[in-house]
Order: sequence, then C-alpha cells, then structure tokens
Amino acid sequence: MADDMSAPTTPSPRPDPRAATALHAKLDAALRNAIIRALGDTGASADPTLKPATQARFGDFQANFAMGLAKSLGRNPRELAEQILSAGASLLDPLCEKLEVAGPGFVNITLRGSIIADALHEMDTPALGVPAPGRGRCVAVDLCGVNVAKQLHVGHLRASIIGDSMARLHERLGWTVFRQNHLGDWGLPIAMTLASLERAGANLSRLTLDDLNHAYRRAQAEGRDDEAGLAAARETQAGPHRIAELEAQHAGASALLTQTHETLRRLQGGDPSTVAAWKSLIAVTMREVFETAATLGVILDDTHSRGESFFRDQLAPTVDAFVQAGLAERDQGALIVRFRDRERPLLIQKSDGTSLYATTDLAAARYRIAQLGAERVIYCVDARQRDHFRDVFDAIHAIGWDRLPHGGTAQLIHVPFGAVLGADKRPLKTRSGENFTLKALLDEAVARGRREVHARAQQPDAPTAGLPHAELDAIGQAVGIAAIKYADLSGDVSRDYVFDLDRMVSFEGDTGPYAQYAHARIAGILAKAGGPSTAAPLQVSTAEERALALMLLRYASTVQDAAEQCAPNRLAAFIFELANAFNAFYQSCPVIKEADPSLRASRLRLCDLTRRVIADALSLLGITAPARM
RNA sequence: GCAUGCGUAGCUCAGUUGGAUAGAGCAUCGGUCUUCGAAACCGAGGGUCGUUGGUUCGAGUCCAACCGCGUGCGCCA
Repeated sequence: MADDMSAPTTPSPRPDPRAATALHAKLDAALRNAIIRALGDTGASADPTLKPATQARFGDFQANFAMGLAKSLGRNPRELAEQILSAGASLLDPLCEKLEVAGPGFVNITLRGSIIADALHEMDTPALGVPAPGRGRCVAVDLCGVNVAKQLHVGHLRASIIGDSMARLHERLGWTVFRQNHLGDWGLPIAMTLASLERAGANLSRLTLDDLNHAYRRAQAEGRDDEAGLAAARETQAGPHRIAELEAQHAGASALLTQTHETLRRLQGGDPSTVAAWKSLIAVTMREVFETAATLGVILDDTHSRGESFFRDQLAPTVDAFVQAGLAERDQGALIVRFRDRERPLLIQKSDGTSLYATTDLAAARYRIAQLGAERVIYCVDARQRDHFRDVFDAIHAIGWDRLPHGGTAQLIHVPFGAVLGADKRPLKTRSGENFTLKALLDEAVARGRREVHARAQQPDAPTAGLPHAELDAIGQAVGIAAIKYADLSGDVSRDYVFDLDRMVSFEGDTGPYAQYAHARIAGILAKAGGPSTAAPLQVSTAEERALALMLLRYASTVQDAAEQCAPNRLAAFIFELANAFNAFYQSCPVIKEADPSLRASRLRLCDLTRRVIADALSLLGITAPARM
C-alpha cells in the first residue's frame, strides 16, 4: 500500500494493497489463486475484492468478485463462484471453516478459529502488527501556521491537532516526518506591530502575546485611518533593492506609515537592534504557542519553525524560475501563472515587483521536496484555501518541482479542514463577538474534564476514589483534552463541526472519554488479575471473542489506510468499534472469574492486546490513555 | 456571474475500489449490577439518503440537470 503513496496513478499491484494484515493477505492470495486455477489467464488480473463481512451472520469476511467477473465472462455469478471455490478448495480449506455462496453471488467466509488465533498471536508484538513501509522515506507536514504577534484561535486548533495526528500516523509507519510550522513572521504586518511597539516605548523583553496582539490590532486600526497610505505601504514588502525607490514613492504617506516603512527597511536591511526586536517578538509569540501545544499534547517546538522569513531569499529566484520556464506572464503589471482548465490565474508577483504568499508557498514546497526529500507534503490548512492550494500544486507540477532528488514524484496533499461553529451554526465567537482564543477554549475543556473526574472520584466505589487531588487533576486534564481532540478528529475533517463541550466531554457514545474509559477499564482488570500471561495459547471460541479478535486484526490496515487517505476519522471509528467489541466481549465472557485456567489466560491476553491497541491508536490521534479514571 | 464543497433518523454524524434488509451516538421507551470497572451491556421505535432523470445484474456512492446552504474568486494571508 505504502508504495502507492508516491504514485497514486499506478495500477494496483497483484496483491490487494489493502491486504495489510497477514490473515487478510493469506486469504486474498488463496482466492486469487483459486480464480486463476478455475479460469487460467483470464482470471490472472481479477481482484477477489475481499473485505470484512458487513454483518456477522455473513461470516468473517466476504468476497464480491463473482458478480463483476461473471458479467465480463457472460456467465452465471453463483455458478462461477462455486466453480472457483471448488477449484481452490485445497488452498481455502486450511483457512476456512465454512464457505458459501449467497445472494446474487457473494462469497461468505467463516475462518477457522485456530487461524484467527494464530494471526492474533502473530500480531502480539511491540509493533502490534503494524508494518513500517515508510522506513527510509520522508514526509513533510505543514501544521499550526501561527502568525507572529497574533493570538491563537480555534482555526489553529484544527491545523495543529490534525497535522499532529498526520505526523504521528506517518511516524508510526516508519516515515521520517518533518513538521513544518509555516509561521507568518515576515512582511508589513510584523513591521506595523514593531513600529507600534516602538512608538509606545514598550519593553520587548517583558511583553506577553496579549500585549503583542493589542499592538498588532492598534497598528491595524491606525493603518486603516489612511487607506491610501496603507495601500502604498503594502508595497513596502519589497526586497532591499527596491527600498530606495519605494521611499521616494511614499514621500507623501503619513508620518505613521513612513515610520512603519522605516522599521521594515531596517528589518530587511538587517539592522541589529531591529532584528533583535523582531526576534523577541517571535520569541514571545512562540513561547505561548509552545505552551499551548504542550497543553494540547501536540508535538511542536523551535525546530519545526519554518516561517515566511525562512524563505525570503528564495522569493526572487522562485519568480525567476517561473519566468525562465516560460510559465509566468506579465498581466496588468503583475506576473501570473495561467492554467489550461480555469480562468483564475495564480499571482506570483505584484505589479510593484514584490512577491506574495503564493510565492512563499512555492518556495516552501520546493524546499520540502528538494531539500528535505519529502515524497509526501501534507498541508493541514483551512478548507477556504482549497483554490489556492490547487493553483500552487498545479504550478509546482507544471515547473516540475515535484520531482524528487532520487527519482520519483512527490505527492502534494491539501487536507482541508472545516470551520468550528458555535451553537448558532456560525463561526465560533465569544459573546462579545470576538474570536475565541484557543487558550480560553482549552481552559474550559480542562475545567470540564476535571469536574467530571472529581465528581466521579467522590463515589466510594469508584476506582479513582481516594486518589490525590493533583492526580485527579491530571486525569481530568487528559479527559478534557481528549474530548476536544476526539471530537475534532472523529468526523470527516473537511467538514465544519459544531463545538459542543457537553457532548464532547460526555462519557457516553462516540467520544474520547468513552475510548479512554475502555482503556482504563481493561487496565484495571489486568492490574487486578496480576497482568497478562503472555505465553498462554490464544483461544477464539465464542462469538464475542471472535468479533473482538477480528477487530484487533484490522488494526494494521486501519493505521495504513488512515495515513494514506489522511483521514484520522477512520482510526477514530476503529477505536470506537474496538471499544464496543471489547465491552460486548467483557459483558458475556468471564475473564478473572473464568474457572478454566487456560481459557482465563487466553482471555487475559485478549484484554492485554486490546488495551495496547487502544492506547496505541489513541496515541496516533495525540490522545493519552490514563490507566485509571 | 464563475468556481468549489456540502444536503443521510428529531439532533450530531459514519458510510473505503458501486454490493445483501442504509449504520452509529445523543435524545425517547423497555430490560441487565448481593459476582471481573454499570463511565458498561442488551433490546425497541424512528429514513421518499435534497429533487428529477440517466448509467447497470445492483446507486447514499458514478453521470446530468435543478433546488437549498456554505466557501472562494490576481496585486491580503
């Protein structure tokens, strides 16, 4: 499957690329060979279309190849299915307890319990059966994307936790991951803020992000007073070689703007004290960003910062490259890249000769592919930038910057996420109409999580009863953060969702705390039993054991699927189904109380495996799994 | 206007190469704790999958048109 990641248009190779588990692969191979035995070369390229059974009464797996195949051969699908099954009987019998043709030609497959147990034993390793197809390969994940001197808001929540999950999924599959925090740390807005702070005589060493945010907004308000001047000021994003010329143009601008230009000029010119001030602006911002990331459990630090300023020297060469390649043309003074299939061009240079955000994105993509060697570049950015990324990606394809240093083509993926809405279905705002800061949101979630956990611990029979206050606080924080992250990652990320803390923090239903509960419950059982007996043979006899075992066996392919499709909700759905399967199992199968020692030991191993898979899967969503709650 | 995304149960949402009677959660109603963590489990009711047409053995899924909502649309990022 992973081999397909870099070349999505490649026809699917012989084995089913989704056949990630050993068991699925074996069954898939047996069916393929059965088809070839029955049909010879005409069956050589047939796909068994093997998948988990949609309903338990259909068995463990179903294969839907017969209908399509029969049609192309002009034959009766049921007859064809029967013929193939009997031709491959010697291959299928060792795996299957029961094979039957049903309905229009479905093949329902019930596996031998011993085969399931063997497969489960195989996955009972530290890696939990998850392979490492990404070993030796690189992926860049564009996440967070904060702006210096601006407060984090809910949009950054999504960009951070979706990106973090993408990074973790790929790391789990062996990829080398480059987290890329594309900071807004350059250009006029920064200069405006700096100039505003200078006027106020602020002591940059003891500012907070709030102070910066106010300065930024004050500067913006001041700028708005002189629309014409502001328009002119935008031009001051020019490179140093243009500054003198621009100075002349702006002679008529207001004193305020002149001051801003002056600040920008000093910054771009490398004036030591201005650069130092600029750096402290970034430091103040990032201190809070990293604090928030830590609270959220998002892996992010200084080494991931690759902001606009990082690419400032690459802007002119980027524009030149498009001109040289004949891909850019002059239009109304600006440089644009046109596309065959749409009216809208991509603007890469303004009429005053300066570049803009698309130029930075092009330079950044080139860096990620050519310098970092990323064969996938994943952008976790707001869905409203769909068109922008479509254009940027097509421009990169056109100029050939998607070619990897060692051959092959990089895949550029925009993971567009929707808005976070309030109860009124409008973008989340505070009562006063302000954007919700991320900090406020997290504080509330953590408070809710702690309240729930403390309340539960009051009950004398609660497993958390009597725990120290600080420990309950820690658990409550984990629960509150899990609630938010799970709610965000468990749906299709491209869609808007309504932020409803009551629902998120609920312990019932498809929520983060429910998954954490399942994990803590199992941890409690294992602790009481004195741990799992790892050497015990696994037995799969009851329907609930079988259902649980089959769920566990789907883990590896689910992780790969979630990574390949950049769809964390697939993994979240798996966690929920696994927790359900476990709870059903635990309801009807005695574990600690089981009298037969070998069955008891087998069930403890099932518990242990389930606990480890839930913890591992949650970790790939960036969610922690406390042992008690 | 052009582009793009989305319309699935009262509410919030799943639904992977087209597959069997469209699934969950919440809410509602009814069962299950003197026994392993009941923050759980089991069951019931609840649907013209926006509308109409098309493709085919088969469409929530693919195609077309239409209706409704959202978002974007060269010198902001």
